[in-house]
Amino acid sequence: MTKIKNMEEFATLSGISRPTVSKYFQDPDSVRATTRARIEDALERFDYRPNMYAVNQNRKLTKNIGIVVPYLADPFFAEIARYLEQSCIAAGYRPSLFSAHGEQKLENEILDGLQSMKPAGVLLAPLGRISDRSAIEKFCANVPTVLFDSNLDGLGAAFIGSDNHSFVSQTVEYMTRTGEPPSFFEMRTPANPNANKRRKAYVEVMEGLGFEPHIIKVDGKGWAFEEIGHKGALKVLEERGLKTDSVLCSNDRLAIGFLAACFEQGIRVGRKEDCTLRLASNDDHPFAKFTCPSLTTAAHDYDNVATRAVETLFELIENGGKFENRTETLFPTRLVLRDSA
Amino acid sequence: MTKIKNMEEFATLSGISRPTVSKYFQDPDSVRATTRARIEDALERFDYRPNMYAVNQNRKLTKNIGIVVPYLADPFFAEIARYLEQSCIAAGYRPSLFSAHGEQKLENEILDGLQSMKPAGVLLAPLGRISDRSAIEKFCANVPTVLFDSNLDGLGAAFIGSDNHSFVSQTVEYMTRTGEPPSFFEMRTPANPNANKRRKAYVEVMEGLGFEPHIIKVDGKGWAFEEIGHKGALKVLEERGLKTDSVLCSNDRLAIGFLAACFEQGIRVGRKEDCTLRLASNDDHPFAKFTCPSLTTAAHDYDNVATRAVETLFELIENGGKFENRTETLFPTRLVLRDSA
DNA sequence: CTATTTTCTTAACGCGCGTAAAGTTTTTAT
DNA sequence: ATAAAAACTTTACGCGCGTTAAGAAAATAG
Repeated sequence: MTKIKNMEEFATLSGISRPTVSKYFQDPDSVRATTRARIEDALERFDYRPNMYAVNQNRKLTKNIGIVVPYLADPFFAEIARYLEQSCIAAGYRPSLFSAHGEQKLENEILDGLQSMKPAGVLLAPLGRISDRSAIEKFCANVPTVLFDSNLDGLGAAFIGSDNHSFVSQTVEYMTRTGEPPSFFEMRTPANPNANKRRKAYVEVMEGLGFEPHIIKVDGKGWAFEEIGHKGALKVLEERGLKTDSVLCSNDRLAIGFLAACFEQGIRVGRKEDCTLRLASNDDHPFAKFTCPSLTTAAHDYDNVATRAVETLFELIENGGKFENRTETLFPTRLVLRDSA
Repeated sequence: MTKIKNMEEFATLSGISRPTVSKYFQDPDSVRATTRARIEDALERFDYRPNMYAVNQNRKLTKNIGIVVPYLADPFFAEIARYLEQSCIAAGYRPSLFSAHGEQKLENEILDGLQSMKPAGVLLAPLGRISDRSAIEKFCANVPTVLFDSNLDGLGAAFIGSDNHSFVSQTVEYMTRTGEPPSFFEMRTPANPNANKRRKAYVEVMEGLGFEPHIIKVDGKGWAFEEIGHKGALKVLEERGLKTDSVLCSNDRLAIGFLAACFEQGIRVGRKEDCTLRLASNDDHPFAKFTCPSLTTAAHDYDNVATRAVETLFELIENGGKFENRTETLFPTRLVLRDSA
């Protein structure tokens, strides 16, 4: 196989003029079938691909899409990122994945770097409370951005996420229906805005059912939720701070820590006769199926959230990067009954 | 803040000529301090950044570095990717993270796309057994590549990883010293070459200690290790196929599934009096601390592996993309004693 | 203060491709 | 078959920056 320098050379070898070859690479269907065949034939013989830097230099809109998540070591984000990536690729875009690793500084740097990439659009799951709001606002002014997972009021052209009320109402109602109404277990200063919405939803649902809400806040910050849940639960269990025999964790990763604490303390969790505690949670984390006991939780509609986020971004791009009104789309969640409650 | 079109305009505004400004952006220390100050002053006033596409068009070597992992939903890879990313950034490079999501097709597509990015170098943790060897070989011929985590014989300019023998010898010796020698629990057809090396190491160590190795192979393929470990363990426990009271899992994710199965079957795992099974594993997965019971395992030296991999890649880049000899660097591992064994 | 070195400016070319205009060929419609 | 439409070729310019060569200015040495 000869090495091809540039499109000119490849065009000559394929017997087609360069402008037509250029057209082909932008949209293979934009050239006649016979022409396409000749180019693709040459492609097999010569292994040429356009220089992406030269290509993107002149284009107003690159085919790049940025995907930014707050914490990739959380398999939930890795999972949803996969969905997003694949949807972008299927639509002919080139996704680039970034993780802020829980740090504001990194989130800002990522957005900064993203700008010089001139992406067609960005799918952003912000850090939340610790995000630099003004930095994100600035970014969104320059780049078509759709927020997902964590909503920041007014930022981005649209938001797609899961309905936190749906999460909580399902778990609370289920626990109430089958036993005692749950206490709510969460971090004192949650990093994620969803946590606040879940707490509010919990209070609403409990009051709607005629029960008094009972919230347990544990110390700890950052993204080591399991550790925080573990330590917090140990403390609560030690101090006998549990006023109910059922607990709803704000999210699965806290619950994983909670379950570990229960196990260490010899507290049996579940709805069997010999159990003294029931624990449910929200998210349906990829590992929730393998906790001990397996975790009853409410599941994100990964598929719909991802699909809709990407669709929305494409609409936004086709619409020139602006929407008339900022929309917020919330998908209902699905109760997953397992052994912990 | 005025919007700046290009370097020419920015140069004029900063009062410095364009070639000098160009020099500054390639290496700020290559211009006189007073000049640097004037440029940086202008940078604060005007918010300009070079067009990365125009910049990279002419450069032989971009400042891009590709990081490719086989499965990002495994927090182990997310974690090591973070180390790698940060080391690259610290060295002034721009890392791009990709996950093959367990699929050969995707791995090939990633390498394909990476080529048109003309990266200075690539850090590649290949899928392993299901990698397309010839595709990777081709890629490595064109792009300076350092393999990490999973070794593919002869591919890439160097390999950096953890010493599988060190993993297994530590866990086996510990278990033997404090109880019965363990059986080895693994997938029948492991995706990862490390699995094979761990099995071999297990056999060697057991024979060296004068014990008969006992390997339990369970069905299942793909990257859903927890699920495979869970199902496999259930089957083994049902059939009473366990000939020892101690088991060493090939990796932590299998062990997580195994522990879940034990829990469901009411089998107490650990080294306490009332336990009937001891379970250890390898990797020190981020969640190993929160399993029930917490998992005794051998830990990768994340930090050293990541640091050395990046260092090696930089040497490779500075060396023009070729090494005289392909080196394989294996870091010893560290036994982490927890409750499961 | 002059000689030398360093750093800068000016001018100009090239990278690989997008894109537009004008003319030519092929396809489709009638 | 002929006219109209579609697709192509040729030519040429521009994108934003890297890079080089020649000359001017500034810093350093003695």
